[in-house]
Amino acid sequence: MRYWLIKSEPGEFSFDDLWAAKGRRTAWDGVRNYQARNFMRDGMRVGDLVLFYHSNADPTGVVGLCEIVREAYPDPTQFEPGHPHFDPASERSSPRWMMVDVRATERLPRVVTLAELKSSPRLKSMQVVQRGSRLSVTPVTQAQWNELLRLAEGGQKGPAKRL
DNA sequence: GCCAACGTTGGC
DNA sequence: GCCAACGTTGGC
Repeated sequence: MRYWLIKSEPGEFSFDDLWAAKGRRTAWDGVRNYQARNFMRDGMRVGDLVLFYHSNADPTGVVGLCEIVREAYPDPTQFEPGHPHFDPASERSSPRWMMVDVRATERLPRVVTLAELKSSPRLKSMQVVQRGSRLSVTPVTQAQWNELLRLAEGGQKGPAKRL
């Protein structure tokens, strides 16, 4: 089982939007970066757990938890002329862009902000925190996952309670 | 294959 | 709104 972080601008698609979606799930379409695609295609498996991060937000940070409910399959928006994510160079016989389905499982008791991630010795190594990092899909270690939940629950010492 | 130009991301 | 960082494109 692996852990991941996915980014979204709440003005485009927020955790609330996902929470309100049918089945609290959605297809994670629109990823147009090869490294992020490879993480989705080659790394993500059903049951993997995911942090949902708001970028370009106030506050910016991790707001909720999701799980992968469907593994990578072609993103149909790449074939739709006029769609913002249309890719004229992608062919149906060999789709360039993939997406997974995610389902929201928990809303965190509070937002764990980017500032907190940066100031936490155990979280400042997270890929999303690195200077210049623009990847919208990044792996998270189990230690980072555990620490983030512990912070979200109020920062008490001790093992994270089961969310 | 190099690299300048360009577009995008995203924190601030 | 600014701009640093990064990825992609395309001329050569």
